Amino acid sequence: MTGASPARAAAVAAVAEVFREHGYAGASLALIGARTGLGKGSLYHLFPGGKAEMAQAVLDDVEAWFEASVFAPLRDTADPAAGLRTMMAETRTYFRSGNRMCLVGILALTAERDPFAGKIAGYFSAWRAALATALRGRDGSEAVEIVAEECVAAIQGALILSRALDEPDVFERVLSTWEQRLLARV
Amino acid sequence: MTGASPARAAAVAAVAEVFREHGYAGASLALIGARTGLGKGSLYHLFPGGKAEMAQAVLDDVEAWFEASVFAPLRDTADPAAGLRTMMAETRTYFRSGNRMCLVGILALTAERDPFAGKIAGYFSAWRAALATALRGRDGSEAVEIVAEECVAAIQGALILSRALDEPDVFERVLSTWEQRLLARV
DNA sequence: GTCTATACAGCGATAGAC
DNA sequence: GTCTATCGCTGTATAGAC
Repeated sequence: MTGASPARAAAVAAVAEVFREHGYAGASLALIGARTGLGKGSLYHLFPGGKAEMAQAVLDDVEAWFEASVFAPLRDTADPAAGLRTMMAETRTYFRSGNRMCLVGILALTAERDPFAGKIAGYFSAWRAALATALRGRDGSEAVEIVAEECVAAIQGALILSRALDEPDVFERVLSTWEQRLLARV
Repeated sequence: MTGASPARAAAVAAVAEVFREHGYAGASLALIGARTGLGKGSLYHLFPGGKAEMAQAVLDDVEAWFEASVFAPLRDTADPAAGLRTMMAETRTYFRSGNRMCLVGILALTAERDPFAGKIAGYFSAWRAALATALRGRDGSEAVEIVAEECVAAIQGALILSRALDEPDVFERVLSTWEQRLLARV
């Protein structure tokens, strides 16, 4: 069921980077064409629905990352600490230590995001839920949901602040702080 | 030195809302014209430099909010707890309980942000520094800088997550949590 | 499947009447 | 100071050759 052609898969990865750096509105087909190395004809062949379909495709594409780097590790209830450490390490790598924006967060800020809103909310909601489940191990309190959503928010905010200040270290510090905070709870 | 005409001040406020909702790239002159109620001629009369000058103007405009709602309260070293409470309350109001995005954060994500990067970094840096100073009162540890930047990041991330999930309560919860966390330190 | 050529709507910006 | 009209360009999207 991987279905998609290699050409499309490569294009999706390139398109995602353009969205990350320029946002949805700022990602022109000219920029996308330059980044993918494809002409408009090829782009519309791969994505008949145009830019909106590209956004759907990049959102579908991050599912694989979430599953491998977030959901699967956190599902290991036998060793929640290891799962949390893996999630944090993968997150640090994925966002290039704060030099790469979050695609889902970027698309959440798009004014014409209605067609994507469901997927966007779905990812963040699932992230929060998976984190809460991992934390619920020994900590029976209700507060785990709130801690989990605070952690997800902290990661998003750290990316914004790192970029705004041009200080990738901000991202590193926030991630380290949260790793300790989460590990202290399991 | 308030200098600017009332017409320009009103336009700046309206332009800021368009940037908040559509981002810099997505804020077309048509949208800006509709929101301000001004034609292109008037807009270019008020902002000869076009959209870039509008962005500079809206960034200059938030200075007043920062001074009144963040810097001034936090400068009151006699009662840091009151200052923190005021800052949090003003922040809650300003972001309409999570329904209004952060203009500075939005502009930080713009690809063509180089002309604004200094002001953007300046606001976040000053916010972090002011918060750290307020926390340094009784807590002599070095960690206050890290706590302060984590708080600013948390606010930014809470706005993103609230919008992505369409759950303004996320913003309220994160703000409440941080208010308690900061007050416990002074 | 990828390209070039093109349609045409919308973009930011300017000119000039009032 | 605000408007309408218009410029030149770029935007997304399509058509059709190869």
